[in-house]
This record gives sequence, C-alpha cells and structure tokens, in this order.
Amino acid sequence: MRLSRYFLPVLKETPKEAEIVSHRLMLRAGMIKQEASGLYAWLPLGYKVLRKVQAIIEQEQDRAGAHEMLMPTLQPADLWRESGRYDDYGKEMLRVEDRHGRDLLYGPTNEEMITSVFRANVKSYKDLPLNLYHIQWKFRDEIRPRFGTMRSREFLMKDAYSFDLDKENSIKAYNRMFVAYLRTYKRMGLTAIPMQAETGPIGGDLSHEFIVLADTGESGVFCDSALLDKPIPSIDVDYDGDLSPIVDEWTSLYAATEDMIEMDKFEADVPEERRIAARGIEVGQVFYFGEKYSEPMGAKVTNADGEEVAVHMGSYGIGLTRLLPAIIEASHDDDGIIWPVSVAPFELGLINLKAGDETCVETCQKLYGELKSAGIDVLYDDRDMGAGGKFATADLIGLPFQMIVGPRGLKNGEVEIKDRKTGERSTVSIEAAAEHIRAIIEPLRLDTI
RNA sequence: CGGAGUAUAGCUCAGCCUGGUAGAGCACUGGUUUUGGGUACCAGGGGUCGCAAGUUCGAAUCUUGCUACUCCGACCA
Repeated sequence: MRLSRYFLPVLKETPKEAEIVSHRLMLRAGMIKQEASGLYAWLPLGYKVLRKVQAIIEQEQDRAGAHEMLMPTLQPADLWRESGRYDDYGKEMLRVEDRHGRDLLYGPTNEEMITSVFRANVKSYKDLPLNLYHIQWKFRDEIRPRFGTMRSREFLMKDAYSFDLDKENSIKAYNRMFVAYLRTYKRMGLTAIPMQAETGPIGGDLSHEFIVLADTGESGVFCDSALLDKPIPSIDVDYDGDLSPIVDEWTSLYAATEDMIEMDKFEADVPEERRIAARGIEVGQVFYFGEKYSEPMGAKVTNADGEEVAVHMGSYGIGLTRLLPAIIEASHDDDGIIWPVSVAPFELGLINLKAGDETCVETCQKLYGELKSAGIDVLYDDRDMGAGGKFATADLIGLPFQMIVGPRGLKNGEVEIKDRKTGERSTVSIEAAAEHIRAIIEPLRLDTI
C-alpha cells in the first residue's frame, strides 16, 4: 500500500477524552473514531488489525473442531422469554420494537439463538459432539463505557457453543476450547492466564476467565507467577485425544479473580515469592453450564438407549475489539504501538526519506515491487514530507520493521532496516534487501507455535 | 445510577473572573525551502463559541434549563 493513497489520519496530539495508553494510541494512530459513547467507527488501519486478529481466532477455533457460522444481531424476544432471560437480563440489553410491534433485542450474547438452531436440526446423540461459533457484533448497554474499545457498548465477539450428550463429554469440549484459547492468545503475543471465575448471568458451575496482566486492567487478580512461564500447547496438540492433563496442569496452579479469591487458599498454595496480586484485562471466558438452556428450551437428543435427554452445553467467548487495546497495553513505548508481526496492520514500513530525489524514488519503487512479490505486507511511505514525520508515523502505528531508504545509504548501495521493538538498525545491500527482510519476517508470523 | 468535571476551528487549548467587531499552535490550501527524528519562512481558507431561554443598548463571557462527552465508584467480552 502506498501511504499517499491510504486513509491514515494520524494525530500529532492526544485527544483529551483518552485516558489510558491503548485508547490514546488507537486514536492517534488513526485506528478508530468515536461516534458516541461506547460506539466506534473502525478506520482502515484499525480494521486491518481487527481482521488479522479474527483470522487467528478462526484458525484456532477450526483446529479445535468448532464450525463457523453467523447469526443475526437482532433476535426475537420470544426466544429469550423461553429461557427466562428476557426479564432477567436488565437494562444492559437493548430492546427494540419493529413496525408490527414485535419485541426484538440487539443480542448481547447468543445462547438462546444457538439453542434454537441446534434443537431444530439435531435429534441424535450420533451427531454429537458439536461446537458452533460465530463472530458477530454484540451490544450491551453498559452503565459506563470507557477506555475506548476496551469497554465499548457495541463490540465484536467470538462466541462458541458446545453440545454434548453428558457432562463428561461436555468437559472434554470445554478442555478443547481451553487449549485453543491458550494458543490463540499466544499467537497474538499475549500471555493470558486462565483464572477461576464467576459465571454471572450466563450461569453454570465451571468457568475460567483468561486474563492479561496490565496495570490498566479492570479486574483485580491473584495468581502464581509460575503460570507466566508455562509453555503453550504446540500446533501438534491432539484435539481428539485426552486434553485433561494439559488443563489440569494449568489449573493446578492457583489463579483467581477478585470475585472468586480465597485468600487462605492462595496463601497456602502459592509460595510468597510467587504470589502475584495485580490488575488484569479479561480477554475471554469459557463456561460449562450443563442443561441450563437445553432443558427449558427443549434442546434434546435421543441417546443410545432410545431416551430423550437434554444436551450439556458450554459457551466460549473472546472479545475481539477488546483484544486490540489489550495487545497495545502489553506492547508499546513512548513513541507508539509495537505490533507483533502476527497482527500488525502491515509487516514493514518502506520509508523514502527524500521525496523528490530521483534515485531514492526509483530505488523505493523497485524495492516496493520486490517486497510485494516476496509476500511482504508493506506500507510504502511515499508522502512528500520530511524524514522526521515519516519516522514518527511509522513508530506510532507500530509496524514491526522499517526499511529506510535515503541518499546517505544509497551512496554505498545500502538501505537500513530498523526493528521497531528493539530499536536495532542494520544495513543491507539494495539487491539483498527484500530477501533479507522476508527471511526475518516469515518465522515471526507464528502460523505455527 | 451516585459523585466530580468539560463543551470555543479537524486536533490541543487561550479568551470568560472584570460583557464591547472571536484568538494561538498544530493540521489544511498556494508558494519558497529539499530536509536522516514531526525543517523554516511568506500568503490564504476555515468557527451561528454544544442547544434553548433569560438579563442587557450589547453575551463566548452573567443567570436558568437541557443535551452530549470524560473521569471516579457499583456491573461486564
């Protein structure tokens, strides 16, 4: 992409409404624009990152055996009357009426609707296990939206729902999502710790929240520091096999949110030097809730004995629009964002330091073509402006690498490569530049960890 | 919903106390500058001062009401 033709409205100054660093940087980097309290427009750069995050989630969900579909944002109230949640959910749920006076709601979650999909189509235990998910906009009329897209009213969420014959199999489904989540966050460069959590309005008796430690997090959390260094299950993990050893290993170390903390147990289980009491950002939550919806809504299958039984369900959510600020909170410096390659809006910034200089322009054009051919997602800063502004833009929007082309280096037939994260610079010949950067970036894409 | 605050140009803000023709920097447009960390200079465009009512000869400024937004708290991906 040529920057001169791209829509990238970066801000030199910080808009005053933004308090925390991720919100400030998302506004300054031209990723989002607020349209009302808790409602954001996603500008091209922000949307590009959102799509990359989405692709990783989809890939890991699919690997874990879940099937992607799409349900509407608006839902009929009758479905929610069946589960009893139409009256229980409270003011957080946005209710609307259509022209015929029918009650609808903008979905805050989809347990009811997925159950309706399931019961209309699945009748036999032979069709289980089943896990269906979608990535769709949700609306929760939060009392106080804040921190940009960290807590917005409209937000994009991946929500998966598992259906199994009994509790034992449902726990297996839970474990598959648990493992998939560990991998998903890791691929985005996040260290997310599963913690015992309250089940809230979703219901159920087993739940973990996945928490990224950050000072700006909204939840107080307590955990064993050994969890921070725990290796993540590899791409070879067998989702058809027994995953309980992995889950047991993770859950054997103490970790709980402030709602669930038992101080005695925390202090008994965790040696003092490993106790972490910190703030954290909740980037996902998994629930097992058994027959809570299947029973009242009649989601039943015939088992091997010919009996009709309610299926056991679980649900598994990841807030995509919250993941972006979470990644930024975990990875930034004074100059701006530092994206991991896996979710970076562009992998490389090609910077022409001297617009108008014939040699520089020609060299950049040539490199730009070569880089694209090498499969690098490159943003070419061809704007007619000074070098300082280009450096500042590249640092701010956080591209992992910069290829700097200026008259000084060209004299020796060289260009400079800067690593955004470490600040390290190296020089490479013009001829070898494209291949050189490809060799650096490719292993960092983390398709397979 | 309780508490605190803000609203003046695209952004950051001054002006308000003490009423008298609406300002600065950045951004934008045209030029000069050809620049290795937001270069310098010249010229220019852009605002019914959140909305409404009131006081006044006269309101961005004083009064009242409303709205929007932000922050702190209780709730949540």
